[in-house]
Amino acid sequence: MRRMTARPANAHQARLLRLLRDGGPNSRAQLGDQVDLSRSKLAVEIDRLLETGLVVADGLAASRGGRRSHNIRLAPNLRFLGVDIGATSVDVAVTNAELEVLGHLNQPMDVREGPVAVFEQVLAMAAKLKVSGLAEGFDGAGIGVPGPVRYPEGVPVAPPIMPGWDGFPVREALSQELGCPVMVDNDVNLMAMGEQHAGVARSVGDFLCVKIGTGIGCGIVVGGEVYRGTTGSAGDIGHIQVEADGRACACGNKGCLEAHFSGAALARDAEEAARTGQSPELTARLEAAGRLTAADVATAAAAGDSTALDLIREGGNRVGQVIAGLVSFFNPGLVVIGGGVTGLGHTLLASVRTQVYRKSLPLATGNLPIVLGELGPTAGVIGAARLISDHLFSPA
Amino acid sequence: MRRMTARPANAHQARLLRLLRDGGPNSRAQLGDQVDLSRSKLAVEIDRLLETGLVVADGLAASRGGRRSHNIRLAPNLRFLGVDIGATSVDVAVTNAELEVLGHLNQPMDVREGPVAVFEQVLAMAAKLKVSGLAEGFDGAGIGVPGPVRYPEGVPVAPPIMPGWDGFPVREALSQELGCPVMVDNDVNLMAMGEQHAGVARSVGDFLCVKIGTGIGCGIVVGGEVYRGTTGSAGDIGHIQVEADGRACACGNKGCLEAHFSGAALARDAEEAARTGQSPELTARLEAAGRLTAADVATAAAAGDSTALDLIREGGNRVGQVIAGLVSFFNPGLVVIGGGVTGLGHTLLASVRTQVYRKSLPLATGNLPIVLGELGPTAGVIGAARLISDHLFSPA
DNA sequence: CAACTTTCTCCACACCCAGGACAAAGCCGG
DNA sequence: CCGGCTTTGTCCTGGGTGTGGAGAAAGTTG
Repeated sequence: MRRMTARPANAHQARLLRLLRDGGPNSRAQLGDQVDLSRSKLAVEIDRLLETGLVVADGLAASRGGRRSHNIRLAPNLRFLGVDIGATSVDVAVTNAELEVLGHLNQPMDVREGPVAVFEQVLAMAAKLKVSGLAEGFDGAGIGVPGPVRYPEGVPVAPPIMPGWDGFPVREALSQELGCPVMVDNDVNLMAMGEQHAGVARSVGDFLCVKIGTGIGCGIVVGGEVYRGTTGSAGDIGHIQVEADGRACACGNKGCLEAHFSGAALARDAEEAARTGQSPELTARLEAAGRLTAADVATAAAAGDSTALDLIREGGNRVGQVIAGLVSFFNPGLVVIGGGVTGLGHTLLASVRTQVYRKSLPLATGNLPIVLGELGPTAGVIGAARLISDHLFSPA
Repeated sequence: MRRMTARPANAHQARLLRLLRDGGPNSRAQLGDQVDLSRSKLAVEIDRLLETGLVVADGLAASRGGRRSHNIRLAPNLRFLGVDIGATSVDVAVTNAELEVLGHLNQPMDVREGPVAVFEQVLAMAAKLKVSGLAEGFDGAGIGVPGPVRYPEGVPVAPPIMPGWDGFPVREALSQELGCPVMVDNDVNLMAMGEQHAGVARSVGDFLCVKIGTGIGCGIVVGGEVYRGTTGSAGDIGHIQVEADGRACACGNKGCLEAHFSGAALARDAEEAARTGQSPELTARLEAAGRLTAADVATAAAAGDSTALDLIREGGNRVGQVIAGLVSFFNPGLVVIGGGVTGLGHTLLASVRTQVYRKSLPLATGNLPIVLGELGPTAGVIGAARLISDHLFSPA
């Protein structure tokens, strides 16, 4: 079938499309309440949108005490593809225009295999979602990669954990393959956008989203918009020094946050503890599986293993220390913590909170919630869908 | 005489006023090149601005190969008052509409004397500038205070070093006294705006401006706009921890940046060094003056005193360590260092640079200039003038 | 079933603004 | 000094945009 070709012709139409995306189906009258346009003008713009096929009529709305209004919704056949490439796995999801996830696949995969192999996998997963009847084609795709991206062009730049991706034209290539518009961003930024759209960060203008996975990154949202920095590397907090003469890090420095706490560091510490016999729980798991991951630490902690709990607490203190500094500097309205280690849950959260509330000034922490992300692995793909929808729902 | 009452009626007029403010007198044709409006429309808007008296005709421009164009400039009698209240002194300046400083006064003064006493002083200084013939009245005033401000209302909130100012309606009160519009902001933000307007940060969209005076603060500029945070305390980096179990700070914590390096800390360290006889140079100065300031350390260092140099280097390392973290996080296009300690000059700058370039990732530091502010004490007052002019040169 | 409310459409009018025609002013080469 | 050429400024027309009112359509409430 033919996919979406139209784009909003002006800012009003773009505004309306975003309202429908974020608020779901809506009556014409309700839309009118939100946009501050005359009824005549509003009718004209909606009619034009109906003509383009981007929105469709959808029956009558409930009465608000008088004549019933006609409902309007985004075209139900619109489909976005959200791709979240992590260090060790890939998530691919299909959403409708309201960014509801209709289907979601996850597959282990090492980014270091390079863009070609990864793309093959992604395309196979997208095809699988297609044949399962969820989509007949894609109107746009968003994709997140675990490293800095030169944003407008959609090209990774000097990504530390993605050898072979440097300068690879991700946007261009994927757009070719899928035959639809594509936008590329850092995976952490997408997580932030996801939580902003459908998670804990709704209605917060300025917030930080700390993602602790294989590495550590931080999405920065200023005035509702993701801030990417001058060269696209903003939020790269994994290599902030937390210990004067600490552990050696892959980046060449010593004492980096990532070297002391992250999914990878936690796994190493756990294996170490298991080998030296500090924790029977972990030792047993190591013998069973041959190696340990952050998830093993989480289950051990849930079972009350004190070594595991200590590891988490110490890590939380480290991250909390850095976040405390960022809170003083950035004065956000919310801090979201997510990523693979969300399983560590409230033990982690508690020590982060302790550090932040103790080490930042009262004015900045006074009304500052520090919470876990509520979308888990879907945050990234929803954020990816939102990335491309923001792009498509803006005046051409 | 009657002061400016008119305000730009629309975004086009606001745009033109700002172009004239930032670019000085300009021909109609040159303005046309910059605004992308039809000649007819441009002529209409300029005529309206001429009617309001905000701009005036100013003779003929040089020919660009054809008919000579008419010059336009902002009304030469417009006057802004820039006020920069520091912890230990007050700066007051008058500027024209192009934000050129026409007169500048500086007076030692302790903010802790409270808003009433300080205002008396400020008004006296403003009156002095007035009678010297520089202004017949003020069309607007910007004022910076050394603490967090709830921005839209212009009210200090919980300022640590300004007891008695908490909740004082600075904007309202000063507006009453001066009879003109007033805007209030943090002094660090004003310094950033000053350097952006007339200093080293021209044409940089995202940058940080670290001000090291009695305390330490950081102005954050995102996309050309000052970022103030959720509660107006963004940039408050003085209490970021730099040493795990470091010096006790007035805020109640240990190891804060400000406790280890700032104008106040440096003076204490210098006095300590003088008393223990580590530096004959400093000892002599202490005996002569009874106490030491950062300026004494600067002159001692300039004279080659190794103790003074060590103090500066150590301080630079501390600040550099924090800035390195901020650079990783924020990925700015420029870092400006200013404030009272600018006198420490290149010794300080060198150690800051060393730390940042060593501890931040290459992608973020690759093309990152770290420079001293070039406006010195006028940065604050120019920033203050710009604050109010931004306000007045925006659509009503 | 009548009065009131809400929603939607239609239409007249004002305003905005681009772009062309044209006049004014200045440059340059002969 | 004169005639083309360029640049600048003004005037005018026509299309597009958006407001607000009138009134019809559709429902609700008592």
